[in-house]
Amino acid sequence: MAGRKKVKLAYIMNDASRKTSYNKRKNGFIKKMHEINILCDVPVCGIMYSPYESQPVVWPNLLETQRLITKFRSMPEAERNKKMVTHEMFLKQRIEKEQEKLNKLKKENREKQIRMLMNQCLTGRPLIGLDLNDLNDMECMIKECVTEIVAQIKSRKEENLAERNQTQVARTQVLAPSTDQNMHAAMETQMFDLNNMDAMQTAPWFVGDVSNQHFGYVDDQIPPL
Amino acid sequence: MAGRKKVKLAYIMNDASRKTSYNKRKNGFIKKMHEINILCDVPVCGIMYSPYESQPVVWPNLLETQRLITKFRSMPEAERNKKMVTHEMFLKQRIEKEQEKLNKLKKENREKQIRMLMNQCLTGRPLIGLDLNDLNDMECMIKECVTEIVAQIKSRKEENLAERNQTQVARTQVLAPSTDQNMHAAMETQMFDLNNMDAMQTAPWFVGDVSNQHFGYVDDQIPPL
DNA sequence: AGCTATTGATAATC
DNA sequence: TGATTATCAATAGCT
Repeated sequence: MAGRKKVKLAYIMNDASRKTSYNKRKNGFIKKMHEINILCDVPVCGIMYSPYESQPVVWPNLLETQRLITKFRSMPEAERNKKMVTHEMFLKQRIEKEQEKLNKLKKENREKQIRMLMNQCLTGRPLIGLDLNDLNDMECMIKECVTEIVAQIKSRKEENLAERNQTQVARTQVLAPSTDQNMHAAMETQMFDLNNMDAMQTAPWFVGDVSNQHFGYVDDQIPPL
Repeated sequence: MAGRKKVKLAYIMNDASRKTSYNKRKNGFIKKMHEINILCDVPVCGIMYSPYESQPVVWPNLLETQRLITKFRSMPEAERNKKMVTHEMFLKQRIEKEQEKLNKLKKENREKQIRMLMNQCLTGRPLIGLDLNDLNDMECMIKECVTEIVAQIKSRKEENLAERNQTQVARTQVLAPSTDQNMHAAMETQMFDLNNMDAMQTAPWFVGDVSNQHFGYVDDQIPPL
């Protein structure tokens, strides 16, 4: 009945929620320390000073905590600062990671957009009114597809050469690949006679009743990448 | 393709796995500290000394860590020990929790067993060969069911009294409740004429072709609980 | 305090 | 080392 929402990493304004959250997370935190300690046999300690408890949380106990901090302080300063994980470093890394994630998502989004646009074109939308950026990206994507196909063909041709005995390769007929799935499936299928690579350049990428609009590059020379 | 297994809380023997686990958990651990700090505005610090790193992990930084431990040491001893969370306390609580969980599961298991047995009885298994414990638990469970039913009837009868105008209550016919679902559904349905509670005690709990075996208590006086 | 739907963490694997 | 994914684990919002 009651799930959970995605929580933003920010100070929880509601007092009750904040306290509840603290208590739950305190337990989770201690459990994590315990697990690292047991699973990896690594000495760990932690301290928390909450306004919700009259006493601080010291884990696993004061002695161990003091032992660890003393051990740390007794190191030469140069050693200490070499690989030490500080708040600042952590934040930096975190921002970097989020940035990367965002970029990846953006890229994926853009790719989907272009895919959609391409499909529209394949089903009759004229290229005339399109945005220049979109056209550029579409060109880029198509080039990539073609490169992939060429590579595929090359590798399969080599395979074929290896087993010359069966020169007779079935010619697969290509039907209107009007959806992403079809496009993809078609690309992964043996679309062409492997012994006649040139055929590819005039292959029927699209067969349908929208022949008034042909699809970029298909009839042109494939640019070398 | 690759999921994860449930991991036992014990020293990881495999060196590579242990190191990997440590590195992942270190990051998770630090993230947790950061979250508690931000979400609840509670000062936190932590130290880890792993054999996998030349330097220890001190979070958020040495100064804050020292500040917290100093603050702690400056408290009167009595205060310190009052509510301090130590390793031992944590373990004790943990064991308690696991114990409770286990008991709950055991109880649920037992209940399912008895339910199954009861269904077997309802479909013809003679009571003669049954284990005494099973019989006892079955009796207990049936009593509980009956109590619930009585309570239901009572509350509905009161409801009915409230709206006396419609004294005409439909009489629902009960068909063989041979499965858990049926049993349950039947119990939640108006099985009896609410104005004739006594009818319940001779109600046809089971109607079928296994009438050579009637089901405990059904025809007997319901014991008061 | 106990429950459940979700999010989050992470063991395995590549 | 880093990415991926199937699972397990933590926990936010309710009651």
